Amino acid sequence: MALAFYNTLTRRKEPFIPLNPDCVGMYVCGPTVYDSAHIGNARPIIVFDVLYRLLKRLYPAVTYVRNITDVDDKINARARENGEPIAALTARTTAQFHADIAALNALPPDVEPRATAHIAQMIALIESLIAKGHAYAAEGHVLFSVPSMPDYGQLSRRNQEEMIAGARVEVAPYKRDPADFVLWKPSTDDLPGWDSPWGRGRPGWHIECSAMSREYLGVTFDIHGGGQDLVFPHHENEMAQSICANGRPFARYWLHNGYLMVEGEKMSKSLGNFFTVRDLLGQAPGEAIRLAMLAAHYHQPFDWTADGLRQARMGLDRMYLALRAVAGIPAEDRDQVPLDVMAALEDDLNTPLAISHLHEIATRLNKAVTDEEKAKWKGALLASGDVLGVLQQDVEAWFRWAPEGKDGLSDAEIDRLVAARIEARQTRNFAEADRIRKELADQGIQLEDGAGAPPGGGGGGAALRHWGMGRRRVPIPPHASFPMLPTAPPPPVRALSGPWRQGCLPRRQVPACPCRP
RNA sequence: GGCCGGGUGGCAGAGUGGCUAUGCAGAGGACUGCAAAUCCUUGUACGUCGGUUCGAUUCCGGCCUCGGCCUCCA
Repeated sequence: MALAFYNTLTRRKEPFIPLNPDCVGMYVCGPTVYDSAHIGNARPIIVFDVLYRLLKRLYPAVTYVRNITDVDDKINARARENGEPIAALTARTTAQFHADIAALNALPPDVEPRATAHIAQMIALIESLIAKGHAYAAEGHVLFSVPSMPDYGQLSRRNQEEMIAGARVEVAPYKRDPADFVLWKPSTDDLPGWDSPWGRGRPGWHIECSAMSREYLGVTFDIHGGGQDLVFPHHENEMAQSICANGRPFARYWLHNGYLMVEGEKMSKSLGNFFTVRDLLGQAPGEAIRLAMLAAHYHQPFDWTADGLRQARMGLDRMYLALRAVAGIPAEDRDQVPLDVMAALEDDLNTPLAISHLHEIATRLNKAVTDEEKAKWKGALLASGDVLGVLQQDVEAWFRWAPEGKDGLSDAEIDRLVAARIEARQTRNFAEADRIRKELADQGIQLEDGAGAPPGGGGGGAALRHWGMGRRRVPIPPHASFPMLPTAPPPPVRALSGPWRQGCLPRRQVPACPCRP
């Protein structure tokens, strides 16, 4: 099946034909670094990470650019509240963002440019817009002239009358047209600012993405992604700026993930259903959070629930159990993603369908009798996990996950109890055996009696052996107690899988790629 | 008000003009000292009213309902 996406620009699902099949370019709006990432922020990160993984399998090279917005009035306001220097706030928040999403198995983008490192490019873009009659300076501001672009509004499908009718903000006096938006605004001495032809100031919200996408992907590139809430005004304006400045088309495929709700309600701090990624990482493994997020199609609205997280975790339990049962058998075709999984993902990133195929593969793996079959389905499951970004960890590590501060019994204690239970079973003292099992269960250790020898040797009597340490499952608290473990400290995040680039790379360090200008 | 996207079985969630989604939960069975896990079998679906059609959950229209966005900011 050919790769196809629902393109917001055309409101249709279209076959994906890259500008240059040797290198696909992809830009996704990244975070404004003033606060911890919440689950609403995590959705585009995870969705477009799957897209990135998919594209990397389909094309020889992909350049994935995801910006860091480190100049913004929200940042200024937060720094003032905290009494913290802006640079410290943005650096701290950026580092936490990286750690959080690495725990969700999000791969680092190829380029992660910071807005403050691209002010010169933004100024150049604005000058070009002024020169072409698409922007004007007024009272220290520079504004984009919406009437100068007859096609304005194509992405969000709205016309200017509608926007004026719906405007809920007073129109600034320096605007020639109510729809005009800010490219550059003046900064007072206490605010971040850069010298410009229009005096000391700072960029408007939209211009950074126009400048940075052009810098790293060229004026016309393949895919632009982001949350649906960015379609208007951010992406509409970004597109307008870029098209008017460059005189050429901008992004060719616009992909937007649906909005996110929590337990059926809009997420908000006032409703008490606001969760950061870090909160959730204290309650469930990152992969469970990731799979929960992928359980719905990216384009659909997503309702984040404690039960959904629990089900995702159980689903991964099932897959990891299937893998554990074939731990001693090498996987075959480890890198070959099964066709049905690929077909699902190529069809506009249908992750729920892909996940259903993972379950089917797990079933086949469980049913496999011969080593050949086991090797084949093990490889199929692992390869499928790779493209979705799950099943990435050691099987035993998965089952030993525990929330921070809830380590419970030590391995030595568990071994002692397991040995005592084996002895009780051998003497047919089942009451004692069950008591010990319950004791372990109360500590989150689930013992399973298997017929085979435990991995790594050792073990008990015939037909009375246990496997490994048993499964460590710490139950997620029930629905009603959501938010869960609100005071749990942040968990340690695993080592980053690759070097995160600090800020903007000098151009020469960007991976050589034909799609760059 | 305008634009956009939803409403599928107990739950989550795909998909399709007529043929099993998948997982969890439920029921029965195999296995087990008992469990757990695993495997087998199995039940309950497509908001509403019309239209098109031999036939619609699937296409079209109305309605009801849920939600997002409607700028220079917060």
